[in-house]
Amino acid sequence: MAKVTIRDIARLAGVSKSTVSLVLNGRPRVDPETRAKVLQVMAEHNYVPSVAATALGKRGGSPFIGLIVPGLTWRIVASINYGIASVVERSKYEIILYTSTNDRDYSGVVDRVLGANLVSGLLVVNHNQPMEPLVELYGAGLPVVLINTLGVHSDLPSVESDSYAGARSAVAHLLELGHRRIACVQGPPQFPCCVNRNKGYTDALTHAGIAIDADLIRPGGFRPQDAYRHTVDLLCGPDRPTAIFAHNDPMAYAVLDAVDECGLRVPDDISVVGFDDIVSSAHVRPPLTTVRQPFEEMGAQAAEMLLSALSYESGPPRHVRMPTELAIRASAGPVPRRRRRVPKQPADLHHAIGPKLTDAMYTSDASSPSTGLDPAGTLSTKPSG
Amino acid sequence: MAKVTIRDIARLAGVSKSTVSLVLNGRPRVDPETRAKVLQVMAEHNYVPSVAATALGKRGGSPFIGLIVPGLTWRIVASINYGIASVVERSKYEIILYTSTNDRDYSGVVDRVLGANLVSGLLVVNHNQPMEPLVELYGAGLPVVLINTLGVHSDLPSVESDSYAGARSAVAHLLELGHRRIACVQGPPQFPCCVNRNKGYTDALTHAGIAIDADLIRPGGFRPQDAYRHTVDLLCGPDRPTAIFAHNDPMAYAVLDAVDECGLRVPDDISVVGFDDIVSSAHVRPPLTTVRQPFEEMGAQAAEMLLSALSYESGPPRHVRMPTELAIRASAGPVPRRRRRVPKQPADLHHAIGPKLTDAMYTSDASSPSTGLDPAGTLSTKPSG
DNA sequence: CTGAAAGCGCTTACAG
DNA sequence: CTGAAAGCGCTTACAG
Repeated sequence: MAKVTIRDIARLAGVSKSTVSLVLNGRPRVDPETRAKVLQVMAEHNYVPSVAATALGKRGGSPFIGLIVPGLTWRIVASINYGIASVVERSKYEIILYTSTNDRDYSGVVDRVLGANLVSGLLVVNHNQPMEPLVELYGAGLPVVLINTLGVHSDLPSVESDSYAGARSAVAHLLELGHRRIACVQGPPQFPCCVNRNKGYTDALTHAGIAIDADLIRPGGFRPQDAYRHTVDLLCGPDRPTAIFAHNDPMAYAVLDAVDECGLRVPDDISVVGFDDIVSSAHVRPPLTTVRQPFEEMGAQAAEMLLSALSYESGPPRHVRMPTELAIRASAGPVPRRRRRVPKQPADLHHAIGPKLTDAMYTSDASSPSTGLDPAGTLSTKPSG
Repeated sequence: MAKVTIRDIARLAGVSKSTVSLVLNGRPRVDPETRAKVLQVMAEHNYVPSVAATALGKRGGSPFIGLIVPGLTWRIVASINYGIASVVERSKYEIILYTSTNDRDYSGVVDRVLGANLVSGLLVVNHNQPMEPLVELYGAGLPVVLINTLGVHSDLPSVESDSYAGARSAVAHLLELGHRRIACVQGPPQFPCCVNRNKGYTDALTHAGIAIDADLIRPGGFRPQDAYRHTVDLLCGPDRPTAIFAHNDPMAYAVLDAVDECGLRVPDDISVVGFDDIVSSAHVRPPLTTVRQPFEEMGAQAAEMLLSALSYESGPPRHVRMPTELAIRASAGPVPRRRRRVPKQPADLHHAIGPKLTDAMYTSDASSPSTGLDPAGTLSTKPSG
């Protein structure tokens, strides 16, 4: 396993290191025969250039792309990453994985990226931190692409999905099914994606000639507890809605639970629509009708944007918005002909909600609000022993 | 953003590059005052050493750990990765992410790893490819740790979960609930994890004085279709079981579907237990009782093993088997007092199963058996201690 | 305890 | 078209 270097190849091919370097980099001015010889020797000896040396020699351009993700447990992030990897794999770049779970980690990550000149570009998934450090890096010439940004928007190149159109299609679907009283259980109102989802909701209603009823709009924080509470409240209140649109799938699950807890049935009494289409949404009962975000495609798109920024002179920042798609399943049905009374009023709401909230999905979603993400569980890195 | 180098720091601190390097590496023989001065200058200028140069200078040891994963979409892999990242983050290493989706990608990955001297160590998740390339790398001195290996087993250091104990606890739970006729819907019989799960099943029954009924053991391939088919067959057959243990959760979902399709109820008529505890298992209806594999902890454990192999002289390969835990939910209940007749026999099995199989979760989990496995036999070593 | 020097494996002008 | 030389930013013996 003695490492074979450029010097070895040069010697064995009877040329200089310079020449080997030229063929290595596919430069034009090399005699075809020489090139062939060198390539043959490289193949014979299974030569692969040292990445570190390559990076050092090329004063600048490293062969790495940094990928900052907020913790890999969120399934949405996993999908995005898959899209990214499928594109980067086909390039000469390698992915360096940074995970940040909070502000502190995040600044550490940026420090490392900043100082080490390690990466040529940066992909940032589900960013929900202060934007300044990234803007600074970008301003200093480091290509950056944001994917599915939460929180504040910026001028940095970005890939998002179309929250507005997605929400609008969800509500349009309910309208087609005959619903007129449609509630909206919202995520954090300061998040742009939620602003857009809410606008899609109100525009769809307005377009159908339905007045907006403020009582049907319930702001929250992507927390299933909130969704649960709002749902119980909506169902027990006067003139209850016949359909509920939730701003993400985990919240929609909480809506389903709340409807169940009140003794009503989905979709016979109440229709429910979510947003994201995380994998489990096809498997809850009833299977959830929801707005699919194209996470893999978003990752791939962002990777391609970054690669092209790395190879050509990059133009102005692009903001790509990808289309969503309505996944129609069983949780939304025709508006009920008659309204059943709420069979039971959850006597002890706290009790009813208690055990469910200890569940991994619920708790971690509550502690890490984001659009559509569905953390897999609480972390305990206790290896045992 | 002019990159500040070790030379700059040396000049500004009034010392030589050598000295800066010494404090950089925490070497002892440096005057405390000098050290303080250098550190201060580094802090003032936000100095971070170039990783490439560091790697080159240290003839050998690169600051990278390779992480080979079979595609990030599998939820299990996401959990494992999170555990890995949480440990590696705290070290001086960075993670380079390689994804392989098939044999071809895999050999490409190994080539890159092999040649470039890029990584100091390798973490391999859910390995299900020929083992030779990895054995060769390991033999050549590259530290490798396998996590949750599928397929064939090797002498390489590894972290698994305890399939045998997990299966045994699942069946013991059913026995406690009064069940006597317990079926087992298996994964691929050649996979060590399935061998162990089946052994846990048979040992639990034998220990309870129950004879093994070969008709209740149904081999398959981690494919939900098989689980579905077997379940229908078991339910419609004579002397049907009162409980079914499935070798992984997606198969358990298919069991739930099949029971539902036959008009029986879980857990009133049939109890169901799975294996894995993937996130959605808490959200199917009824919530699935299943054996939880500690994926995050497994990832963390493996990362720690690799780091220690990188810093100390590594001893003989260790094989760590981590304990599972039974997640008790609603899909398993007391054995029914009386046996209802099967209300309906699925008229067209093909039709019934068709649409479900097009679902993403089913197909991807079916084509990618993602479960833990045990070293066949006796390689057991207790987790670090 | 500290500095001068050589070297890691590559790239890049610069000559020829 | 090709080679000799200098340099990338760090580390590591080796002197002192």
